[in-house]
Amino acid sequence: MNATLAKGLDVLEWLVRQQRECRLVEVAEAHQLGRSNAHRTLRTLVASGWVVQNASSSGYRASMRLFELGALVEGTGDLKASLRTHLDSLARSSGETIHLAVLDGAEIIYVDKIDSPLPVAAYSRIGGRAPAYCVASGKALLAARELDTSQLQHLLGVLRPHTPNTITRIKALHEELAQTGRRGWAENREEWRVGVCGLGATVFNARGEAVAAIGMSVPTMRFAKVRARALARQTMNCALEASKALGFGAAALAVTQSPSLPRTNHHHNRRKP
Amino acid sequence: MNATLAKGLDVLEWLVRQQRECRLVEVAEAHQLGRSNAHRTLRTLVASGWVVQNASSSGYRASMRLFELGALVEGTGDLKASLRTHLDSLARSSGETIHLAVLDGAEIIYVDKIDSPLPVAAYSRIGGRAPAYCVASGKALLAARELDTSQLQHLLGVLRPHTPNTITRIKALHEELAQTGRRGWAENREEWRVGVCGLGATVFNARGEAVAAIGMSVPTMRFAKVRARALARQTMNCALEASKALGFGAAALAVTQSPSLPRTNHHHNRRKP
DNA sequence: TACAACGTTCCAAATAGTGGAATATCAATC
DNA sequence: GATTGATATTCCACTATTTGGAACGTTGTA
Repeated sequence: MNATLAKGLDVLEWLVRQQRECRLVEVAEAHQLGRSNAHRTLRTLVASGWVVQNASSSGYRASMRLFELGALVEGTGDLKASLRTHLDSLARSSGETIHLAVLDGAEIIYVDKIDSPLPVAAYSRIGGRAPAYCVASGKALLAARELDTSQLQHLLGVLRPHTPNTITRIKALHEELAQTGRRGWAENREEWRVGVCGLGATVFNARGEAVAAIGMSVPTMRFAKVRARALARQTMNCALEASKALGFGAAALAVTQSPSLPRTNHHHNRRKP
Repeated sequence: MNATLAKGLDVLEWLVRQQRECRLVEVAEAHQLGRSNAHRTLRTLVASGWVVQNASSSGYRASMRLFELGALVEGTGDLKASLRTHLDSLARSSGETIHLAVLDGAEIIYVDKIDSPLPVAAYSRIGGRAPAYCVASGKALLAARELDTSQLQHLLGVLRPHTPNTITRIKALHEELAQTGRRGWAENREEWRVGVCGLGATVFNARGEAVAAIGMSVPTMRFAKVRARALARQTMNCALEASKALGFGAAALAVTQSPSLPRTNHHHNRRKP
């Protein structure tokens, strides 16, 4: 493996996460590098445009290139733009916090977010991550992949508990995902953060691929049975509308009588609309 | 300079811009690398989590890490979240396309966007770039830096014309920026794209730093003098409100009698509120 | 002015990267 | 199901590149 490259990438990531200008020595110490080594690495990052050096202070910080390229990553830029209006209307009709999330391995990443005007217990960030098996949007995305127990096990590894409610047995998770698939929406009852419940539904593109999930975070206080049911319906409808906007075929939607989700395997198995 | 690192970063960027899964040979050819060299580079990128390899097709594509880190870059994530509501209300009251932009060297990058429901001539993307001297949000950000003619010249280089209206003389640009500073908003009259005009105003944070600009894109058709004036006022007010939301001091805003913008030099010269 | 801390440049020693060839894997075709 | 062609991956001797110490510049401080 290419040590120089790996080291440079580490420095780059570290620099981004610092979220501030860093001096050469800091970088050198944080990565156990000699000063001249750190210097050369940073010079290369600057020359390639990934890092900028402040001319006056000679400190280094990550450039906007990360953001520029981040916006290009599949399932991010265009997706957001096309779904924003749908998220907006869901946010307005529900009054709760709405997320757009995509699956990245065993975790979801929040791609977009609309904060609730009401007080919320948990704080999430665009670009932030959460374990897929603990949150509603993650469950919706997992359900769409229709994995069997052993595939789930392989993908997720050990199901670490994050609250007393976290599902920790693969078997139980598998059943929950099956249910999620059947009814068309996913639920999270304080399985990730105490005091926060969630609802989620999958968004499909024109080729029937599960490209994202729409999630709603609701403080347990406001998650009474009747309201939860109504919010779930709203979330599911929103995802359906969003899927249509992406060209997900009317033919497939006509099967609304059977509420099961379209079958998809990550980005590669499709469903004919 | 560190050739291995530079090469790896090039491959990574190339891979992101492809926006699709790429085979090993493609990468090798595109970068004039031997297959084994390309292979090692890709393996390193995969091992560090910047690239994922599709297990079945063995093709490579950029991972979500770019997006994750992109959202962390200063002046991106938090900024967006805090200003979104302001952009929303401006979008609603004006009916036009609204941007949030930051300065990156001689260019601006669109950090956020709300599309107009009305037909627009130009299409822009979150993460997309435009020359700062050609667009209103860019002018607003440049004006806030209060550079003199030679500093401008040094920062921007030659002012290439993109339409018949593009400002190509540094002197003229300098005057326009001075005017922008005086009146508190910037204007673009088909200087970047024919048929598209724009308005922009700077957003300041609690430390008085010019962190972003709010821009509005308006088709020339709808940019009649009277309306343009009203939209400019709306844009400027929105930027002012947004600045307040970021903690920009009430004391500084009290100077509204003199409409000149606060003095700032990029991220490092401040103005006391 | 002198001092201390940091940033940058230089160079010989040593390590880590390179490319060709061998091998493995895969898909299509006969 | 064997054969072919194409691509992916592994291996290894050679060599170019990285490395770290030391010297030099620069900046800020007592």
